[in-house]
Amino acid sequence: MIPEATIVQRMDLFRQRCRKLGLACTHQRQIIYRALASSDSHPTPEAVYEQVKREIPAISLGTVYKNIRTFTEAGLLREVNILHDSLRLDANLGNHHHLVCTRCKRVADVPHRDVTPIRLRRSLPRGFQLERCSVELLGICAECSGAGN
Amino acid sequence: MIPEATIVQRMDLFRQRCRKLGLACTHQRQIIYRALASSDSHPTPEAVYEQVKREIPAISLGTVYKNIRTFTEAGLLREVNILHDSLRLDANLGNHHHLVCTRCKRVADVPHRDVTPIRLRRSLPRGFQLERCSVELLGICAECSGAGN
DNA sequence: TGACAAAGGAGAATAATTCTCCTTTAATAG
DNA sequence: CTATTAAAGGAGAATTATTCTCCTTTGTCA
Repeated sequence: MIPEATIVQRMDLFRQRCRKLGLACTHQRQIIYRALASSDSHPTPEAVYEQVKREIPAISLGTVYKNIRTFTEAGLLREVNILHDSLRLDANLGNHHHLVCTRCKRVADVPHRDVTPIRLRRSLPRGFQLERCSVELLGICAECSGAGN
Repeated sequence: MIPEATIVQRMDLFRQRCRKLGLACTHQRQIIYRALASSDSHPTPEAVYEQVKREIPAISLGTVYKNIRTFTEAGLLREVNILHDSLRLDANLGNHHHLVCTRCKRVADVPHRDVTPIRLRRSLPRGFQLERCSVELLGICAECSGAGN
């Protein structure tokens, strides 16, 4: 559950940013963003669509996708899984981490020993069986930033 | 580049595991697995297919997908992006980590302060601009393990 | 309030992945 | 070493997730 105050705060930020970016603050956009801002379940676009339909039954799935993309590009939203476009495989079964370029989606291995050990300061939810923990170092690779792009 | 010795070692493990699991060690499977075991670029199924086609031009893309899945289920392979099936969104722009159930794909937030700070013991490749680093705590959630499943 | 660019809706198009169904092959018992 | 058979492979259809196109509607700002 997200506290009401946080939602209000996020909606305010949303409207401000829309203003700054010259994005029209349409009814649809506000409802879509509120669906996202009031969820902590990291919903899929489809789930957002279902939620939004309760308020705007005529909403189009395409509109939801289009705005999710717009919001993400504007930095109003984050993708939990940057590499979701297509499956990426790893035959290295040892413990290691990943360096990920958010632009070109290249992934490089980072040996386990190159990162300080991860420890938890609070126990995990009851019953969760932790198997491994992997660090994603996200940024822009030399090629991508070098390209002036 | 993966050292030849590592590739050989991985191929041995592969054949042993196939034996144990009752998986036929077909020509196609060996070539597919070798393509994976000799790459450190975390290829997509499509890329594996292209690679394998050099040796087996008649290979079918379906076969590549089928085996990638088989290998993954057998623990011979890992998915870099467990959540690749579909986009997952996050309107929480603050620094935080994720607890991910590898079975049901549920994602929960873990506050930044609940994990010891991540520090690098070796510098990143030249020119890589680190933006943030996020920890994925992977395991099985209470519901999924409770289900006896 | 009107003009216009930006946004929305419907559905087609594309991309990634899985499925179906028939043929071929690896494993193994004799 | 061969015959049997279940498992695996191939081709292409089907499904799912996502994007695009094209026309209509609506915020925004003068």
